Amino acid sequence: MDKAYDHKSTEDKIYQSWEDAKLMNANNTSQKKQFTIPLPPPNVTGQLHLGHAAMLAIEDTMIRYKKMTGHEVLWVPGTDHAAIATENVVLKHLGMQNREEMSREKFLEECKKFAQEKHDRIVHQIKKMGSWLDWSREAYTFDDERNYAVNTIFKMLYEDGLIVRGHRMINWSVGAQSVLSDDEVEYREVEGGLYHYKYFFTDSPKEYLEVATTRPETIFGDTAVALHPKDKRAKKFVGKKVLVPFSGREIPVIADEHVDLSFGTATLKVTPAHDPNDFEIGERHNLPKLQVIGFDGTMLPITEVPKEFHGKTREHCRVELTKPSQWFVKKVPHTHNIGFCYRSETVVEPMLSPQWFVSVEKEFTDKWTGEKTTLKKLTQDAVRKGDVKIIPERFEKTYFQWIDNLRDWCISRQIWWGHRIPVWYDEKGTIHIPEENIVFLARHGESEWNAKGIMQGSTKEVSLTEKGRAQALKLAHEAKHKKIKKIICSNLDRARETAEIIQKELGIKNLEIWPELHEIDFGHLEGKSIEKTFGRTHVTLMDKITKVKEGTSRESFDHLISRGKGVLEKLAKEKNVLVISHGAMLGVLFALHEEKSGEGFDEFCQGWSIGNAHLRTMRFLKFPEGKKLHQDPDTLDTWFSSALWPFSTLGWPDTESPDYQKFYPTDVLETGWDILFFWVARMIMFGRYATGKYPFHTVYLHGLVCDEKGQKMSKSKGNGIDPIDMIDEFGADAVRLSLVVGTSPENPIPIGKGKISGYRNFVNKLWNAGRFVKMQTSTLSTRVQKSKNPGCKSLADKWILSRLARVSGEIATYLQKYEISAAGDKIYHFVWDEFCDWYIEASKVEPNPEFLKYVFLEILKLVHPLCPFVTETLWKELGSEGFLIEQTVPKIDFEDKKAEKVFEEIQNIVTEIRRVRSEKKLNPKEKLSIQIAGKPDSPMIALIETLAGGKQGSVDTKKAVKIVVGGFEIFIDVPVDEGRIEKEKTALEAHIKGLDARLKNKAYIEKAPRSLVDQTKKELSDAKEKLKKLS
RNA sequence: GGGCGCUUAGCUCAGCUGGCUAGAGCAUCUCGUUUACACCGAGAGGGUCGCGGGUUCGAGUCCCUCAGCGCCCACCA
Repeated sequence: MDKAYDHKSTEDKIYQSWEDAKLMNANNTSQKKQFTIPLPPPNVTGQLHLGHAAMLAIEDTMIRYKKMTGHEVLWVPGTDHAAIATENVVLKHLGMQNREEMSREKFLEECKKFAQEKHDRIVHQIKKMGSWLDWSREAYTFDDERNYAVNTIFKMLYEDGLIVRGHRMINWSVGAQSVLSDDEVEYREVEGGLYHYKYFFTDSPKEYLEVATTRPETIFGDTAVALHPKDKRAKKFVGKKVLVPFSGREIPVIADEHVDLSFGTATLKVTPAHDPNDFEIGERHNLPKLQVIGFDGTMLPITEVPKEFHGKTREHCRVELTKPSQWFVKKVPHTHNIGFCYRSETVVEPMLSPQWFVSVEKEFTDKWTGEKTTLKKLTQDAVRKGDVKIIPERFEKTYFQWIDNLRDWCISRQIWWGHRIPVWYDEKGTIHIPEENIVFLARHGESEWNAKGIMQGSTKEVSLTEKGRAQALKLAHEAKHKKIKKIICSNLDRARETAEIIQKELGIKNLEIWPELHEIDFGHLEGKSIEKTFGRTHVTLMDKITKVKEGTSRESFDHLISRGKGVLEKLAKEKNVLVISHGAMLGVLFALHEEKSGEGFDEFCQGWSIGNAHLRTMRFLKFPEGKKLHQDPDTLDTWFSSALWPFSTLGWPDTESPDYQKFYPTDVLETGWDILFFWVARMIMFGRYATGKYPFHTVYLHGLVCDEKGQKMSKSKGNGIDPIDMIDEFGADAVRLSLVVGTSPENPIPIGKGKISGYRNFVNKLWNAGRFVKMQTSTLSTRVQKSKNPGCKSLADKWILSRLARVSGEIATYLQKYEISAAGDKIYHFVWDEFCDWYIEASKVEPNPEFLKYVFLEILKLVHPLCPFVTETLWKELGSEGFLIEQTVPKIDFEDKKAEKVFEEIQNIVTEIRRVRSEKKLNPKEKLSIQIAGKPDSPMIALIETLAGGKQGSVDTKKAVKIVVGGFEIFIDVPVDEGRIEKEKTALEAHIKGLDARLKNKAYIEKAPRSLVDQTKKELSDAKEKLKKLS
């Protein structure tokens, strides 16, 4: 063992060994009580930051602890496609101004590629943190299964009338070129201006109303000017008409309560198409809604907008409109809040547009209770009725405040990267939401002929190679959590064998053989080498078909197409099936399914090379017969799919799936409070709506990670820290501890190098304690394999065991309450201050190696959830079998109060002697002569002698320093220092005075609890006793 | 404008339902190359718990006022 712990040489290997042991995979048939955490899926836009690191450290600690207390734990990993964020980054990445520069298909390909790269990196980083995640269940908010869940809930909501399409005032992000929900708009204070304009009356051209606005460019969209009904001018002017500046259009003067008499000129221009409040006014007064700003942020080329502004930006417009003119009066400086897009950082423009909304206040019949309710109410009830508890509690108030103000949720987005709205329109514009089915497909594993590059076509008897069988197993692994109930394969041996391997691996009963799934009949080419026939190894389907035509063909292209169509028709009726077919045939099926033809057909048929052993999915939608339909071009808000995360990852909408049955509802949802509304509240809303159950019972919100000074981390301040750098420098255990210990969900999490290195030191301390234990036990004839208590011998043994028992109990209590920081703090001090500083030292006096090892192994179990790597390493170093996480957290039934008390006295005596030594600046090597009065037993003396560096002997008590601890008086053979005694006496006297005063207070004796009074009395007599002895 | 927090040692923070001669880590100072560990050991100094009031036998802990700081929500053109 090295003198210092080297995390670099251990961490990656250990994580690999956990993965290899497949221990992280949860068992959905287990009888154990389950404990589930859905991992908040990191966005595939970036890399791991400290917020993620905190989340991972906290959740991993919870998961490991639960695992070690006998739960069947499941921590579901995944990533988020982060619609707008990703689309933005990809646009920038490609150097594009807007997405229309590329075809939708091509652009989505780019996004996919980008997302895949980022995904791989972030998964790697998550593993670096030591996260005990079940990677076999890894999900993605934008994969087929999640898409199926999204479409399913969309249909449910639509049919309940809770998803509606409406022409309403929305937030338009010019930067993202999309609508945003109210929550995605960030308001920032901006120093702008209040611009005053003259609106001349039509009937008296010299008279005008002075109107103030912060957005002059919306003037062209004005359809009224409003005064307050109580405004003195109202009587005179309401009903008259004024002219819109610059354009000369006539608009009415109206009276509306909304006008604030104390603001600006108390005269409001009303632009119903570009302001939410004006929209309301417009509704009340039946005003036209005139859109003048386009979705690209430029002025529309319409008659109401003067020609010179057509196609000009808002900014340009504003400059022009504030130049001197007969209408412009002045600009008054004015700070106000402007909405910004939370992703593209551009100004949000209120606009009128037809969009999809989730109605939160509309009544519907809850299918789980049969009662009338609203989504808003269900979301409120979660916390109000206590089904969902939020830690820290104060966020419950924030939660209610948000819900109280909640308005309909705009869910459609005009971006491309996201779940397409599952709505189709026919020629008449009627809405159709089809039923859908997903079928899984895969190619057979490598066959003997594949290995040799021989064309097999419909040749039946060709078996799989070793590699082919391995591929089949890989497919089975992928298919494990896909709820497959039946496998369908072709009648050719290689497909059948593949199917059988998967069938056996997954224990699926049903296997069907569909001969029509067979590979294309290549006639005379079968059995021939591809390379020799074509002169190259890469050939396309059409290459082969063309070649076949030259000789005798037993299957025509037309026949192939009609066979393919037949298969698709049959497949459309299947559910939960896995199809094993052949490369060319699958290509044809996919091409037909996607309605590809001509050149695109052949291109589309690629991608089924034998090395590519992956499941693919095919979706079947059921439309009404004979309708020509087109799908809504919009996509869904990214949070729509996130809202399903706790159950879409567990098999929903298949509520019969074993994962859903075993692990839903989940237990804890842990995340940063900044996404309480975006995400947590919506999961609660949709979870309760879709499953009848709230998706988790506890919400644990951690604070924002900031630097050691409590400052927000930001690029501009340059105080940002990359967790991966920190892991490299200090190790994952140290990073984890610094994010978990000394923090609370109430407050921001401060972190910095200083703190991390502090915990690195702790990890090293633990390592060295382990080194000591190993040295002590390596010579033992019988190696202590199991962590079994071999019995206490010495006083110190009893003391540490009693302490360990107590401390493990306390830690259990903390962890059950999710007070991880307190648990970490406790274990830190127990390990360092008690085990290392005292027990190890004491054990050098009276060694009991087996027992030392036992205690240490128990400590490792206790520390493991917080510090998985170093503890696992030590566990192995000490020759233990298996993995620490398979052990149970210590539950020790032992208490020896007497030993604790005596040992504490020894600690006090030793400390006192050391203090004297330090005060006298004595060399630590020098043995002091001490004399202890008060009947110490010999083990006690031995401990004191060793720990304090003294020797029991006869001392001239008159000249020696005297210290009093408990019932003992200790004389140390060094010159007396009167000042020291005096100081101590003064402090003691003050204490006595305080206690005395308290006890003399009648009210105290009467009102304070009896036990407290007794305690005070004892304290007083002890103090008096000590004072007496000191004198 | 509405709401929620925070203010305890030089720094970052613990102190739960009131019982504290007020704790920790880091930093500071002194001593130390004792065979687990200098990523260490031993010891020390340092706070009238933001201000003012109240409740109480007793307040860092509960209530009120004020001040400073932070955050969330709303959004008056």
